[in-house]
Amino acid sequence: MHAEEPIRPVRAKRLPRAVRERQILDAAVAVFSRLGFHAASMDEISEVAGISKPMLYAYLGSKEDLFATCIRREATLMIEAIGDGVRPGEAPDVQLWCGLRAFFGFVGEHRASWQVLHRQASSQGGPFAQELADMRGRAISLVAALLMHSADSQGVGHASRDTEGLAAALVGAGESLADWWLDHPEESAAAVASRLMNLVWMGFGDLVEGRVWHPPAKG
Amino acid sequence: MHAEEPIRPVRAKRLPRAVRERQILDAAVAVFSRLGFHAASMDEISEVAGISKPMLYAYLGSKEDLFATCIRREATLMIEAIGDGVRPGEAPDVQLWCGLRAFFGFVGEHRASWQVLHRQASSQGGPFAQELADMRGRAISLVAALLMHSADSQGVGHASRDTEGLAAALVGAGESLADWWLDHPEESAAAVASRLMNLVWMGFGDLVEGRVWHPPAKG
Amino acid sequence: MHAEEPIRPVRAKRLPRAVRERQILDAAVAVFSRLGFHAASMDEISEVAGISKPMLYAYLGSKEDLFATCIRREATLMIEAIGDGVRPGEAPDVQLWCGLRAFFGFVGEHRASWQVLHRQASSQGGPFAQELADMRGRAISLVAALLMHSADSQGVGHASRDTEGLAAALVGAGESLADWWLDHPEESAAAVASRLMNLVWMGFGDLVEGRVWHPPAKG
Amino acid sequence: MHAEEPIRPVRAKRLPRAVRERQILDAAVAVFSRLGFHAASMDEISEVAGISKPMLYAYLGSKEDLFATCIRREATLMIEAIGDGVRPGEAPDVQLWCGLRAFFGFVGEHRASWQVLHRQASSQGGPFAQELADMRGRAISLVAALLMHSADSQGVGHASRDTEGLAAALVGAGESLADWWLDHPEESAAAVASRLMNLVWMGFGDLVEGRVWHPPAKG
DNA sequence: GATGAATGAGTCTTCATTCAT
DNA sequence: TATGAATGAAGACTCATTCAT
Repeated sequence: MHAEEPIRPVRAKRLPRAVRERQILDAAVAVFSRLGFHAASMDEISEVAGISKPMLYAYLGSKEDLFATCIRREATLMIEAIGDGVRPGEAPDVQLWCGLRAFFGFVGEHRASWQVLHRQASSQGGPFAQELADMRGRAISLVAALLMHSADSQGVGHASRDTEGLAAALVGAGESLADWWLDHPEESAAAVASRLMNLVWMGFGDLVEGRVWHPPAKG
Repeated sequence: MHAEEPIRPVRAKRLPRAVRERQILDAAVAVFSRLGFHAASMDEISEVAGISKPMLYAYLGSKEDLFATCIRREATLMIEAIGDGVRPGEAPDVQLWCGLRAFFGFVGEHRASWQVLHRQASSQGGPFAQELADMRGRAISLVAALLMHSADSQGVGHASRDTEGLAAALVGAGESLADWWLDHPEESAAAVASRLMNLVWMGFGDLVEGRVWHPPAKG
Repeated sequence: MHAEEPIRPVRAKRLPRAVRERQILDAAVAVFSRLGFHAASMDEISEVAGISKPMLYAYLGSKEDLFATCIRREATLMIEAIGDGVRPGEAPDVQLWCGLRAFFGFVGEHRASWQVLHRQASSQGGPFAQELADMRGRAISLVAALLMHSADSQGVGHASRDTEGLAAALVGAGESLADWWLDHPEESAAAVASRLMNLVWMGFGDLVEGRVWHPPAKG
Repeated sequence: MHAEEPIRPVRAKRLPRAVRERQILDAAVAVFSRLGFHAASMDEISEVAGISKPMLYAYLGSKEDLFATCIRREATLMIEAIGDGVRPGEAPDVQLWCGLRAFFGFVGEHRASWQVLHRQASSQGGPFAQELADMRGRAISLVAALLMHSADSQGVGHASRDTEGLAAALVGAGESLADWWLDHPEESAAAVASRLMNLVWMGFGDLVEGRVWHPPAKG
């Protein structure tokens, strides 16, 4: 653990607290995103961060604290990125598209952040799981509001429940597409966003306008 | 869910191997789905299964082996359930709908199975993650084939890459909707499947027919 | 830790649970009495007991649990020893003497037990400290009752508060004398008990009969 | 208790060494008496003292050094207090009484000091334990000398050994009574001292004059 | 075949102690 | 002088895994 890789963070001694904290959080996000909460060890995190474990604990508390801090930081980053991308005054479809574009942009640029957030969102257990579920719920509600707004503006009244289901589907589609995109990164974030818009927005438009798909008569 | 009514672990001694194995796997799926891979302990699994740990190891090998076996069994069940629901000769949309209906039906009836498969599919690390990713990849390819087939039959040539992305989105949408549905179980599996069809198939149809959504001129 | 002392408890494998438990408790009492609660380490205890730490935890729970169990066992032993020595029907002085004799007898035969009980009774902190304090309190009350009974039988009415203070003094005298005796073990338990009786009982008799000591006029 | 009103750790920089040291020792005594040696942490002590840890170490050395210094200071204080109370020329009983009165007076006014001395005196381990034991031994010898002197002056020759045992008992009685008194502080120090005198001195007088208590003939 | 008993290895966490500024 | 920053070493506790009966 010593002589084996003297290359990494030069064990730069005596950094100011804020810098060290960022350093540690970066390392923690990297390790958590690679291994998940349980499999990640404080030993490895401290090693990657280039500090000793006592510092890790002094700065960021227990493993759970550290993880929560990571998640909060990454979530904030992502929310800000999306918030920055959205144009509040525009039509719902444009807003959604901007949001998606910003989302894919963020995912493309912060793989590790996205993975910590997404991988752990599923993995139940721990107090953060709930927090992440809540966050996801808020995203779904936001999208649902956009859909609703769009439908309303076309004079159609859907039950909100319906809309939430659709929003959940859309969010899931976005997540899944994001993962897929990371493995097939041929397109730009904007292109992927467009793709999802085409799949979903058009279908939603059809729905709103009453063009629906029907299962075959005899099921 | 089937994990919850095994042969009632009466500590019945000297059961035939196959029965014992099923008993153990049922217990393991229950525990894994409740706690996730890492947090689940062999102690708890053996206790829930009503056997001693040495037997657990004798029958199903290491924890990783056991988990892999669980996943394979549940995946097979799910694949079979979907395969049984699909009607090969039908039109692509009907096939897709049947598949979705079968999928939601399975999820509704086998919560634990679904959770082991889905929750852990993300949580990377371990060798099984790859297996699950592969499985998911196959599902995506299958859906992509359906989409392709449908497009072809309408005389349109899309790059397969495009179609795979859409398929990934669709699969993700299905997963997400499934999770959402488990928390809001007001509708039947068929209804949820219809919902997703409406969202996606119509949009796909538009796409195929050239009605596309365009981002606003100045991005 | 392996090759360094292959002599101790022959690592006798596969002992029945009850035996192991006693073995462990004996070791724990030895270590706790030598080092005190905090300085004792579970590592050392398990080593002295000739088992691995997991067994230690499996059998006796956490360090606090283990310590509590030790204390309870030793306290029970001591209480039983004293209870066996006392003759309920006799005169108060005889009862007290019997009790003291039994007490010193126990201390002489179970040095470690006595040290765990006494050393830790003072050392505050932990939940057991309270328990031990209570136990000591009961001993004091018991002695106070004897004194009271004796005084009553001589027709003298003292405030109970007074008597409790005397009893506390007597108990402390006993403890201190016990420690001193362990370092100067020339006499028998009975002789030491007699010594304490002589010091205390006679004085108490004087007190009861009104022969009191007065501080010099001008303090 | 003096530990509770130090120069109010205003983080006043550049204090003369002696003042700083007193400040630190006050804090250390407070913490040690509250938590015991092991549970006390240098972090907490330095915080209570209002200085940084490096200063703590610079001024008073290791934790053990610090503890030893605490004990020595408190012991010295107590010895001085008792020495000041005693009147060398007086009769043995008066001397003893003065000593006891001074002792209880000290305990009443310096709870923390007394607790560090007494609580830790038992908890063996560490080099200070020996020191404390020695100190206690000196107290016992002192008392023994007084008893002896008194006996001599009445023309009775007891083995010193005997007297030392009695002295040990007396000292223990004093300690125990002190603890009890701290929990039932209804009387003045002088009154408690009188109480102990009455219990012990009278008994000792009887002893000296040959009135002894005899165990019952049989058993 | 079945299990109570056993453990090596590892995890999180803290503490006394010391540089480098 | 005074301290924020840093760490080696250890301690409590758990888990996957395997004998010996």
